[in-house]
Amino acid sequence: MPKIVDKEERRREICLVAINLFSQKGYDKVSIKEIAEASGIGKGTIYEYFESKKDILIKSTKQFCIEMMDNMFLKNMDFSKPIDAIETFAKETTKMFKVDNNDFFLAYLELLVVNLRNGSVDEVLDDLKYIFLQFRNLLQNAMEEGKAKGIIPSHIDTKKLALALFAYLDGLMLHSWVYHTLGEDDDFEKANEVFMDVFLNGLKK
Amino acid sequence: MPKIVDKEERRREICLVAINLFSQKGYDKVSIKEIAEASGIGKGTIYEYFESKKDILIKSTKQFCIEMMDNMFLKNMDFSKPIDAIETFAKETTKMFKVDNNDFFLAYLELLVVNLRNGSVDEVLDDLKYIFLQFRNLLQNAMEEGKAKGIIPSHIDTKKLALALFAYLDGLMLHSWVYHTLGEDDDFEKANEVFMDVFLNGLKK
Amino acid sequence: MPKIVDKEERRREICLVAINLFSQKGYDKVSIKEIAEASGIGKGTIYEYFESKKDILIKSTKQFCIEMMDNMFLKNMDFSKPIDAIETFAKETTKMFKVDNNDFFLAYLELLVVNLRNGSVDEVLDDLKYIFLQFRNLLQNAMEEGKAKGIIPSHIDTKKLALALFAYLDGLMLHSWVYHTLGEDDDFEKANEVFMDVFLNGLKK
Amino acid sequence: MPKIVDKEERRREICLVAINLFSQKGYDKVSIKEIAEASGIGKGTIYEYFESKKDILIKSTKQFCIEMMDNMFLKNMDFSKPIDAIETFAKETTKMFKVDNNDFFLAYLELLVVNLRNGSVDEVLDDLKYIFLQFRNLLQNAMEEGKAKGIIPSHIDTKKLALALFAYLDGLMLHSWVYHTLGEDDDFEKANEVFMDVFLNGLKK
DNA sequence: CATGAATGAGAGTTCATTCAT
DNA sequence: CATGAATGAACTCTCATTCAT
Repeated sequence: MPKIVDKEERRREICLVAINLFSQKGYDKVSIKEIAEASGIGKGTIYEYFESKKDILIKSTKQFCIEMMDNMFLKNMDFSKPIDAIETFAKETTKMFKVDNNDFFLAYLELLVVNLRNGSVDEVLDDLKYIFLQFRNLLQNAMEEGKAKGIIPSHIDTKKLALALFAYLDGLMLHSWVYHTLGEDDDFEKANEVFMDVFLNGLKK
Repeated sequence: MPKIVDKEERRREICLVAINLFSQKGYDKVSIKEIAEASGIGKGTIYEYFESKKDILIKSTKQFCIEMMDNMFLKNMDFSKPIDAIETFAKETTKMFKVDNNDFFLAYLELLVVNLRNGSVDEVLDDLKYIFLQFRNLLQNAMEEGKAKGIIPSHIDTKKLALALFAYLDGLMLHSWVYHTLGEDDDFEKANEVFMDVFLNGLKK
Repeated sequence: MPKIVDKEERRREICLVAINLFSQKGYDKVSIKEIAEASGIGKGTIYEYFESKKDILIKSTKQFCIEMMDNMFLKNMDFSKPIDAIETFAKETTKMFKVDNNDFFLAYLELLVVNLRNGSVDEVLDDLKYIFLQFRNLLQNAMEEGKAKGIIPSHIDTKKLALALFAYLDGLMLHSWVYHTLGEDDDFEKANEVFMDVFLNGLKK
Repeated sequence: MPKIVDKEERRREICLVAINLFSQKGYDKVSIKEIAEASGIGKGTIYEYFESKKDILIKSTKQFCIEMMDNMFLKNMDFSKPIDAIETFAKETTKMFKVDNNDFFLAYLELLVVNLRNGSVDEVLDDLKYIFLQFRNLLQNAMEEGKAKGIIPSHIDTKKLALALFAYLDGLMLHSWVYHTLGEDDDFEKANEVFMDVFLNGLKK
């Protein structure tokens, strides 16, 4: 069934176009016509691939989640050195969101907000949950490894700490975009380094 | 003599209603009719107070900025104990965003994103800049005070650190809302305590 | 009853303002608010003087008709020299519509068209009829006088000729405005002279 | 493949409907909904053919100008007999505006006035200019031919005379409509004959 | 009397969706 | 399959009119 593969691939392409437009203009300000034109297909043809505009959002979000997990640097992380792992994680995350990559964060933020605000379908919500848990677990595991190695004090609540650390990274990306858009660009990679120095210093007893 | 109305006060009330609706449904999904009805006035009457829907956004954002700065707990902070000040600041911020106060963060996020994405009027952008600078300066000043008191090492780049710390707080609020909406409520106040313990521990000496 | 006189006078003033606005922008494009502001009174006060927007049109048209007949040079015409009378009439008419007086013609045209198109009240229609008859009669009388004096051939149908001559004058004013507005100004006074020379030449004997 | 439609032809049809409505009620009193219904299509469909209401006016005016020039009897005029040509021209023009054809003149007047008053796009203004020049030239050429043939005195300013003669014809049409609408119908064809007799008599030395 | 705050009908316009081709 | 012509619901905004003050 080669046709189906093609269809699936086409849908993926349209999703990428849609995500890009959503992130730039906001979901509501993007019209079907616009997505169709940017995808190089006819307006009516969109409905061969998606049931509705909301369906584009759903499938795009799903797509985004999949690719986010796939492309993440996470899989290559070395947990034998937990502190380094955490530092690397933070560094890589902030690197992702330098000027040119604001698009990625905006897409992440828009898809997150639009899906959560209007109450999306369960499948999408589960994907989002999964991402949040995955990231937190990753950080938590690194911290637990640190505990096991005696680098990190055992009294620390690693779940809560991982929760906060992940939040910090998203906050950093949000502010990076805000400052950039306000024309007050600042060096967020450096800010992250300074912050992580203090944080990791505080973590190591 | 016509009916006497405090136009400015009325405008303020409508702004509060609008901000609330914007935060719940997103600016684009809120209709003028909706704002009018929620304000208990007629559709046409809105245009006695605002020039256009965009003008509602602008005036609402301005209102929000003013009230945010006014109502902030900041003014009562005691900088003679810088470390405590920072801790208090973080604690108060997270307290603001417990379940019931998610509205506030959502409003903040929506107004921020909508104004920045579409490129709002300069006056609004200046207000937003001011808020970001104000918060960062506050944290930076506390840190500098810590340096002066010999509590915080002098080599630390306080501007960058303050930048990151403020971002952390926004990230925490964002995640608090996300978790809550995903039905995965977690104790973000506690998470903040754990995180701040580590952070402040790393900051000292 | 001095109050009533005042009210009547005020109404007249508002009518003049309204006529001016109607002629510049067209009846439908002029709002009550605009008329009120240009008259230096409140929007609601307009309704102390007029029942409705249509009533402003009706009263304004009436006013216009009255003043048109009053101010007309007609009363001073000397019919003892019929040919001269006709020439003077045409000359005076065209003089009225040089650039600065286009306003007058536009008012005349707008009031005429709007009242006729929508079917105004009988009183107004009668006023308009009266004007058309009055002008035609004037010209017809001059021609009859010419016949009596043996200057104009007796076989000429003066009623039809007067009808056409009056129409010619309105056509000239219309075209004067059109050319002016198209930026193709031409000397319509001169054109009238040339035309009347031919016409009066044809009329004689 | 989608439904095949001759967009240009359809646009033309809608223009004809629009022109008709504009002439009857005035541009401002005609709603898009009305045009759509009279065209037998949905309100939204109008916007598949026109960008805006103003665009309908522009395209309708253009259409009107084109068809006016195309359908004009002018092309069949015989200039070898200039006096006859002028007489024929006037006769044909007045014939066009008998009761049933008032629509045509009203359309001409409304499109003229609305475009000129609000300052239309250059293209439309150029079309209108062209019509005025074309008609005047035609009459002027006939007169010049008359001069060359020795029928018309050489001292006559044919440009000015043609200007006035064309204006006369429009004036006649305007008055024909006014009288008709006022319920004072008169025989304007006859009036034109009488007038042209005098005029042409005056012209021939 | 004079006013302008309040209003909703209705305007022009957009757009997700349907469907004949 | 792919398309874009067709559509009406719903949007933002205007304005003649009313009426409490």
